[in-house]
Amino acid sequence: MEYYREDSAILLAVDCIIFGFNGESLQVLLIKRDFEPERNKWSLMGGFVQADESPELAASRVLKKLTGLENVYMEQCSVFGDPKREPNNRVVSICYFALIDTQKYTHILSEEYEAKWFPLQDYPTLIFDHDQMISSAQHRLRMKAALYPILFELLPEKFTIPQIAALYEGVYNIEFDKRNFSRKLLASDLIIKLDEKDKENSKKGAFYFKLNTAIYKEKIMSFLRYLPSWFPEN
Amino acid sequence: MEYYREDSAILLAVDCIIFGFNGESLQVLLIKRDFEPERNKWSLMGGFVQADESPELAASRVLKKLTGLENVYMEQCSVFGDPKREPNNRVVSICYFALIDTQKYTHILSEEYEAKWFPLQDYPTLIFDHDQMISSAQHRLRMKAALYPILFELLPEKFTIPQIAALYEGVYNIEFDKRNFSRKLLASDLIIKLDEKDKENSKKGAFYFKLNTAIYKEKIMSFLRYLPSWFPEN
DNA sequence: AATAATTAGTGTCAAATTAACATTTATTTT
DNA sequence: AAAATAAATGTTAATTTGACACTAATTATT
Repeated sequence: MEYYREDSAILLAVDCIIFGFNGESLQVLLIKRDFEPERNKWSLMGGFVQADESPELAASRVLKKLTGLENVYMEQCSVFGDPKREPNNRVVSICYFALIDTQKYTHILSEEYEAKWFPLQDYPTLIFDHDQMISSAQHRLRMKAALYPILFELLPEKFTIPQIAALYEGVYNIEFDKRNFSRKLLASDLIIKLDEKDKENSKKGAFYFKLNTAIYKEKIMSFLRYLPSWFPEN
Repeated sequence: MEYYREDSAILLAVDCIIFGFNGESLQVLLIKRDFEPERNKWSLMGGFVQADESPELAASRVLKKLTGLENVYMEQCSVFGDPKREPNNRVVSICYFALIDTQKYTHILSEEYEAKWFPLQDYPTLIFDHDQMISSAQHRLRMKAALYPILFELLPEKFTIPQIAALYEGVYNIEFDKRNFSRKLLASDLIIKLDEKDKENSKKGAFYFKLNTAIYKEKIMSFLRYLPSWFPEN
């Protein structure tokens, strides 16, 4: 059958860009490879797509293998498929980004892998095109977060306004006026004030909030207003 | 080598969602398959990724084969890889959407394929998961166009304001106040007024504009304001 | 015990932007 | 010459933004 000729001996893989937020800065989870090629170098967590599984499933499997976590927010981002991207084989990799709250999950990091959180501003050189993968995922995250309130996926159940502000500042690498930010955020009705205060991070203490899930699910384009309109991307 | 075992006999394909705008409505270019399986049914134009080419290149090749066009705006969108998405083989397909001006290119449609523009509101049932591919590409187009002025890629060199308005209305499937739209558009400095008028579509005639390419390249997030903030997506 | 230091949270206001609506203009058809 | 049509410009009140100042709650310092 001419149409289905076996002209592409291509291996299909997935790589996970795992973003985390520790209350202060945006992080990315990397592993130290314990196999060849490129043994002992830092890389993204990845794996091959099996014959009977979808790429989504493969990505979830890989994520679970590393972190033990399931039902994590994951989203497909770009595919890297340059014929020369890996030296020995033709591997096309589909990237997924995942959003998780680092604080909650530090303890169940797999012992099978040497894994470590690195600040997104300062992580080691990675193998192959994994640096590009992170850049591309970050770009995608920025785009998505400008339209949808997905960054709340990075926060714990209870969070403070200064934390959200730090998160947005980390994602977009800008600073903005906390007073105006807080006003807009509250006006959105996306968050609900709790009685409790977080006394860890400041003398005065900041009130905890929780997500208003009903509004969270309906909010979309209108959320774009959380970014200043002069936001200087490139 | 354990790591690179041949566990995935997966074929890798690309499919192109080719969006066009004829001055009135948003269209998508489909072909009638002349090969099995699913001969004579409508589908997206696609093809397999060759051993020595990147997915991007494969998509460009496929697009050129159908339309004769090169240097078209193309963007990767989602990957479809369900193990059962094609009945006979395990094919994972990377989708690309392309933006072209239908009017300019109707005449060089390949004679090798039976290809036809269909309104995005009303196209025939497609093979496999190609309907989902279109939906997903449309979603992506909306998201991208809310942040970046890419829709100008669908317009000819010279275009009128009523045309741009129709284009945005088509993409988001809403109507908005042309007076306010036009004011915002002009305020953006994205378009430059020409002396000439388009007399085809109205008695009075509408002035032609051309793109201000310098501003086009720098405009990004700020363009988000071209959508009403109450925009009701889902 | 008083005071300084720190960060959270609320308040003010002028300027810019939006949304809703009205009018004028250029041209063709009747 | 008048009517019809669609483009283009104008008006205005309400809302939102951006820039800034102040108050509040608590801990550390003297």
